[in-house]
Amino acid sequence: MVSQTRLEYGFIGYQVPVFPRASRSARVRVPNRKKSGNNEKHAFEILVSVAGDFLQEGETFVPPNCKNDQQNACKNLVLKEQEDESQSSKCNLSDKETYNEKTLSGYHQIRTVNKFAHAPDRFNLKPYSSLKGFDKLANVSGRNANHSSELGISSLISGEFSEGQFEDAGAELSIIQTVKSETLQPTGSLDALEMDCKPPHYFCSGSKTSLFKDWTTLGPSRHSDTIETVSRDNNGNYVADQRIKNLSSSRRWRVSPNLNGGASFRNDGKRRKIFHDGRTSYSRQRSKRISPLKRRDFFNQCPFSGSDRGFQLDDRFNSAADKRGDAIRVASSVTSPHPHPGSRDRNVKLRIKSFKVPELLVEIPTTATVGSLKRSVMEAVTTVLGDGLHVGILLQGKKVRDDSKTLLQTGISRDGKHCNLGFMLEPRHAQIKLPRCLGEQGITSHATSFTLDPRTSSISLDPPVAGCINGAQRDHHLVPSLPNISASTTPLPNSQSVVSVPAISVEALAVVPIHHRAGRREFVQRRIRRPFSVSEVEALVQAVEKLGTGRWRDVKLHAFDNAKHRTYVDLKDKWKTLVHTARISPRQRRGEPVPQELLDRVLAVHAYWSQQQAKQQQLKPGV
DNA sequence: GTTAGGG
DNA sequence: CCCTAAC
Repeated sequence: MVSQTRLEYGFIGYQVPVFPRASRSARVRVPNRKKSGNNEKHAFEILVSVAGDFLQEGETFVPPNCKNDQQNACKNLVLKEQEDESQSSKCNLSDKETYNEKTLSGYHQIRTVNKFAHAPDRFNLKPYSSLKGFDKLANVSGRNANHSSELGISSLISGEFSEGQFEDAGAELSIIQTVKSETLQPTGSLDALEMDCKPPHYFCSGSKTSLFKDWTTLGPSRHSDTIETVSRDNNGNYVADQRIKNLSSSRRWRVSPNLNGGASFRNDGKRRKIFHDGRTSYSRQRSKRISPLKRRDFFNQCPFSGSDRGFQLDDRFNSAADKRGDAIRVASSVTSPHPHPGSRDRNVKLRIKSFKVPELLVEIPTTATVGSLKRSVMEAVTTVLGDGLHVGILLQGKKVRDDSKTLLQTGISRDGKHCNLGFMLEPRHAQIKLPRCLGEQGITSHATSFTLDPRTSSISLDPPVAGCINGAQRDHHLVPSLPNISASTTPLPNSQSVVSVPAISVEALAVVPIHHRAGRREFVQRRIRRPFSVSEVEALVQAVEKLGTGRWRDVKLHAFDNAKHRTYVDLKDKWKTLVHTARISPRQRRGEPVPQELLDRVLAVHAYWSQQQAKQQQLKPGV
């Protein structure tokens, strides 16, 4: 048998925190007083939207210990996963310290004031927090965690080597994102979502590669039910609609129509050039969909409280899920709500600990850069979560299809009675024609896989078998057929569609979800937000003092030549904002305070050079 | 490729 | 930070 070094990361079953700011869980307050309506659908679509937004906010994957070449880095990852696996039996999820010591030895941990500790820093999702709605986000990586709250995503990563020695060496991977805590300002709407904070979930290592064959939601936990109805007093513990700002509006995901069209990604922080079709309407479409919510405030208001329960994959659940063949799994149970007198019992609270998103397969050449791996994974994740999901509900194992039924009618709100309630993330676009793998993968394969073939430098995609997914009938989004990527150049074992990508453009490696917009679009990650430091501002001001405005390339060369991530456009923009900042009252300023002295210089310099420009303009006509 | 300005 | 017209 020929030994190959095909690295395949299967991101199988992400554990997605429902809400970034959630500390213990995300709670949805679903009024059931309406006799008819789409309460469930509405509430849980909101949940999904929010969950999706979380990942869409431009995080980037940061695989640690990948400073060597890609192959070694990946190998190390796999090896470490195995080490973890060997210790996983000792894992005591109920005890954070024990867990960390025994399971995460060798990995540093992120500790925050709320005592949140997350899984090893194998893969981190770093928010780039450049979006308006995420001004307060801060990157956290490794020990640099110094913020008051974090949220985590756990997911699986599998490393496979064809030699077999690493077969099934699945393990967890952690994705983190950090947000700043702010004070919760409760409002009084009962129709609002209620969101708590949830801790990151842990996957005990040792999870097998194919634990999640299906779209899965609501990760099962051995320590707490994924979902439970909670009926208790809401003393201002929920967030009103108007406090949830729409984050989507500030998000921009460029979309490109195909893979071969020439995406060119760069690692230096410069913008990636994307294809011909520059439409960016996706986020706005989404923002319409979720328009009632103002997510930013919502996120920010959610104080982080650090319950630290662990999370572990539940094999029983997953195997059961596999047997069922449904598109999406929910492992959750509903605890009986505690009846409350008065009007409270008209509401049922559902605590959704987390959602899982479908499998992602990222296969990437060993010669690819870490950056391209990050982007590939990121784009796969964001795309999957972007718009391709909606929520399904399982009650007692049966799918609740009638959106018009009230919870009461459905039986979700029965006081004192236990019921099993599950939520599923389902592909929104279910009517995808599959080129060829339908028969082979059957209905159990609903995952969207993104594969980059190292040998061919091709991108292959595991087409989701979305057509078989239950409950997707109600979604009548027009779903174009699969993108023209079925011309496989290298048939892969598992019938993946392959699209060829020029071998050179490793940086251009991108993943496109099949099921989402039929792969016609590609999400392009926004550059990470990197606020200017005071010293940078100082340098900028100094350079502009010397060179004047309007010579941004020179400014770049003079003062920021070694700052790869600062383009002259950035400097120009920064100057623009600096001028603005200098003009507004200090109270209105945000971010790291710029010394007034600098701002004064900004105004002076700006005035001076404006005057100079005016003079030039006056001289010109005479020339 | 740069600049300027709106988003 | 993104986008793009204009140069």
